[in-house]
Amino acid sequence: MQRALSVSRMTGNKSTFPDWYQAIVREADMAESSPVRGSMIIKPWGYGVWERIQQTMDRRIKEMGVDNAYFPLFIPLGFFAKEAEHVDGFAKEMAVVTHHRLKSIDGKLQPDPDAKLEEPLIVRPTSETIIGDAFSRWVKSYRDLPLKINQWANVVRWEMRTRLFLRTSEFLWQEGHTAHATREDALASTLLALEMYREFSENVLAMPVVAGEKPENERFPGADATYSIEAMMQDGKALQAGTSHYLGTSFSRAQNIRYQSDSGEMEFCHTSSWGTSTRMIGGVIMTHGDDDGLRLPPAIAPRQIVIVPMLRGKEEDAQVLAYAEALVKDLNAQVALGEPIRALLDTKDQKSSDKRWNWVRRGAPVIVELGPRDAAGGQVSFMRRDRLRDGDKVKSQALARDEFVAQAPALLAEIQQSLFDEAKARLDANIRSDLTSFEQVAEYFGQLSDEDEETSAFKGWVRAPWSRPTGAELDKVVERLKALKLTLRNAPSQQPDSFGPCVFTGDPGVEEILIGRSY
RNA sequence: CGGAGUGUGGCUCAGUCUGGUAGAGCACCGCGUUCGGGACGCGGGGGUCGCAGGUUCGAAUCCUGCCACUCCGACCA
Repeated sequence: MQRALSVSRMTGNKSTFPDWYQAIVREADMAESSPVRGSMIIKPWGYGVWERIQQTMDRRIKEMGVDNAYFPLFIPLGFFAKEAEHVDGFAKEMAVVTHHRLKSIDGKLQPDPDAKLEEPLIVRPTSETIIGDAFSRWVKSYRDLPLKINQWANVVRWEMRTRLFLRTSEFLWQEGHTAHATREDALASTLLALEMYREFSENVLAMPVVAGEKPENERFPGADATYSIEAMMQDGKALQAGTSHYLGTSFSRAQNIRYQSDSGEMEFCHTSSWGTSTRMIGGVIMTHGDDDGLRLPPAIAPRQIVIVPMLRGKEEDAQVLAYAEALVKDLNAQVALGEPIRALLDTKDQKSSDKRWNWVRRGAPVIVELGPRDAAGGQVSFMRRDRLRDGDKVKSQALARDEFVAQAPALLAEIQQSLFDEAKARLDANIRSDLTSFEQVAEYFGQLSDEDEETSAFKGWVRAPWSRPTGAELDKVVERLKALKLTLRNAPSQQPDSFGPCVFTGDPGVEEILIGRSY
């Protein structure tokens, strides 16, 4: 079968899936690596996806009563020292600014020794500390609460190993920060953000996830509780696609975020923070991509319907173009998935067959090909990117022009749904929940033959009861899993009423937890 | 930062063992033939072979050092 990508995701040796991923990022025109180690250049098509994510999520954030603001990129070093666990968690991956001027010394441009900063500045890895500092000044009275702020920003974490979108030194994200009078209120806010992420991920990204609470060892540095949404990639690994933290009063104590209650007492605020990043784009690629390239859910596709006119340098070209222009105009006047349709007439001076395949690789949800015959017959030939092929052949279908225009919103909604359904079926089919002991779990994941390993054996996740051990006992569990390259993902929010014994300790189970390999 | 591997036009790679001064396919440009469709022919542009030293009459090729990237590990959104 002819493929659009040079690399197939499911055949060959174990390095195939990463190779396939990189091929998509490149061939779908999403991003490329930059001269700066670990940092990427997000190209227009990839950034267009990010803009769609921003716009649709920002609306949801505002619906939660959260306002946008902007805080500095640089954070004084001293701010981190205030919260011990927090600084420990990030110390090893901080970019530090120590000078404010360059000087040519011996013909070499270097930091001017006379321009050393009194106190080094950290390029934010996350903004709890500097936002908390502002909160401490903004909150005086219980009447100021709850305080709910979000910012869209870039952050820097000096990671050892980077992969485009999934883990880069600099990445784009949103971070929400809230302060509340009570634990209940802050926890409710934490869970509201988590639910927003779940709904966004499933309805906008068409990426099914499991929302739940992270075990103690996976908590955000300094948090009382961390929640996540976990998505299953096509190689069976888990991708943490969003996190929400209940920070208790540890950050407000460290930063003196206090309010006077209605009874006149000074009380510490309970705070929360939550974030999602450009990593979600990596998740979309690994959830929906196929051997022909990317498949974008219509809700985040920068262009939902792309029209490729079949031009051959003949007189009839003018008619085809006029026909296509009128079609784009009518499509863009329609509303799909709650917004005006984003249709594009691709007039680039390029062979139409090349244009078609470029849009296939980029994942445009609907690709329309219009030739003289369509123009003359008043019809529209198109292909759905979610169901591109019938066997090895590309599946093209035709509709009367007006019918196509009228059905376009429903078509896009259907593609959105079908991508979700496909991914949801895969997720559901690949969570084993019938294993009752660690030995069984180990056997399921661990005894992969060399052959399995080489064909990227798809194992998915295991969902099993556990006793929620803490401290040293939890560390032991984590170690045993680590030997199998496994991690605890989260304890899903939806839990049954009763539990079998813990697969790790044999003690009575108190909840079910997801186990799997992860990114 | 530990282990393994790879750096040759935009992309995928051959050439490296056995030194003689750079190739293929795709992409790009031109002309022509095709064309409901990832076509073909002819012609063409583009590379100081990751960087810096060394050996040699001569280095993509041998030696030394460095850098970057990929995969595995540790760390993480």
